[in-house]
Amino acid sequence: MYHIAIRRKEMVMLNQPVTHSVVTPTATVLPSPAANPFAEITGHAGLIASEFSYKKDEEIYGEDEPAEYVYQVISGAVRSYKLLSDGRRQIGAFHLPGDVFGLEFGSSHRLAAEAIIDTNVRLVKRRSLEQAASVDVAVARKLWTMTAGDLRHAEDHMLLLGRKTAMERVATFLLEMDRRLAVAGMMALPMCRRDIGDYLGLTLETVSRALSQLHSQGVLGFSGARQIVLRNRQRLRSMDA
Amino acid sequence: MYHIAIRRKEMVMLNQPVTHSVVTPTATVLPSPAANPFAEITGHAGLIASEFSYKKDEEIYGEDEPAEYVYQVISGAVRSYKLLSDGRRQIGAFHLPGDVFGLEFGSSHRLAAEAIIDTNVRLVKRRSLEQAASVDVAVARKLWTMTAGDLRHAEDHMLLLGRKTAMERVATFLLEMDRRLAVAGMMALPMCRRDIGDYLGLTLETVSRALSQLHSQGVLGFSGARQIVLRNRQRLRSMDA
DNA sequence: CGTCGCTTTGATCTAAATCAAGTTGAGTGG
DNA sequence: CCACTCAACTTGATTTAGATCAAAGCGACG
Repeated sequence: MYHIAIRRKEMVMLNQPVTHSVVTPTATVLPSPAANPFAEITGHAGLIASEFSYKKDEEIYGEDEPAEYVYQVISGAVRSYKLLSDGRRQIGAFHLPGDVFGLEFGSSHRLAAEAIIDTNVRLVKRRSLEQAASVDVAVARKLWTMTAGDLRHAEDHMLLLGRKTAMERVATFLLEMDRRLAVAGMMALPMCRRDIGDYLGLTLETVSRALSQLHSQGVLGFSGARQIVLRNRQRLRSMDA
Repeated sequence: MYHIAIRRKEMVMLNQPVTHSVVTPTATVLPSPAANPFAEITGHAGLIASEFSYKKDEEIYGEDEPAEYVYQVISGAVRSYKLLSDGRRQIGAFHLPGDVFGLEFGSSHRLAAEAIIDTNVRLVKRRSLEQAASVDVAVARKLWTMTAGDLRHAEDHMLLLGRKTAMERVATFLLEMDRRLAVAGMMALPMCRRDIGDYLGLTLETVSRALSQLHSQGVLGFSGARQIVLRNRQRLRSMDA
């Protein structure tokens, strides 16, 4: 899987033409170019960006695999995670359209990444970014910015994982997703209950029970298990600890 | 407390002379200058570094407080943490001699910091670091390196907090402390059981029970509750998940 | 319109939390 | 130098939040 993915990626890199075509249900398009860190960097340093597609559940890179590329989600969704030897999984982050992921300071990826649904990404060679950063302080600063953003998220998530109750975790998750992917007050979650559980350090059953409880309290509404509308954000904020 | 600390710090900044004198029990001195990121930066960019002392349990800065300085532990130990409104605490990291802490990309501290024991720190103005980074790519790169190091730690810690058992967490903690502060095969922990629990997402009782169990299994030895010698690192590694 | 993966819901179990005493030992003052 | 004190630590008893085990629903897709 890993080798196949890499090989295909390099083919795309060699002969520039690009593959993306699929538009998935939950796929939203990139935000405005102003908010696009890749555009900022490529514009500044003239880097070559390619595009690539991954099917649902396809591996993008593995943990400890050499970090050859940096990615940006164009459409779809990605999970970054670590595994223990017996299969226990901790998802560190979900990457949604516009998000950059796979940026490493060192030479290898610290977490694995998989497409949650069919996903299109833009990618640039890590080496070329490093090169650009070594001559252009603005690029170097941008790389630092992105790593610092990831760190801030991880710090917040440590508090959640170490000290929040199940209901608080789910409330935090809903507010995060509402902020990041709600359109017209509704969010279309790309991930299943197991993914949510592995992100929140819970089981899928506990996630489901918390959502059911919030539903019965009128805090949220469903149209299908993954289409959620928040009916009382203030109430949810008071629950997120 | 905050205002007093800041005021005292600024006095030191104005009239260069320095205060450090206390040498605490567990205090070890800085590693070799080569491994000293502050020296690397100050040497490169001619920044002014001052020194300062904090008593046991003294606040160094609060969560969301403006990030005016970046710190390096000279001797002693520091805890960085977040609190929930009801007092639940998650310690994100322990900072030991040589470690840099309090480096933020944004304008404020994301976690609070307190001295665990009497502690001496070196500090530089954040603004002057930023300034140096804007003209010198090597400094910019160093700042990125340090943030990336913090991120790596946080990613590992999310896995621990979300998915490891109590015994696995304690085993991981012991191996981390062994690596970072063991001298002659023995470690002198600066922090109490509650701090360890708040770092590992456990209660102090659970930490104590895990340590007792490891003791009774001969995996570690005590000379006083905070002086620990690992007698079977391999066994511990097999327990850390 | 049937099937299979995802989700919900229920019953039971358990790891860790909480509650509750003791014990220890480092630091203090006599 | 010793003894006293108090915070830190250990250990035991009990509770509980969330995990695990188990069965139905449901709904999207072929």
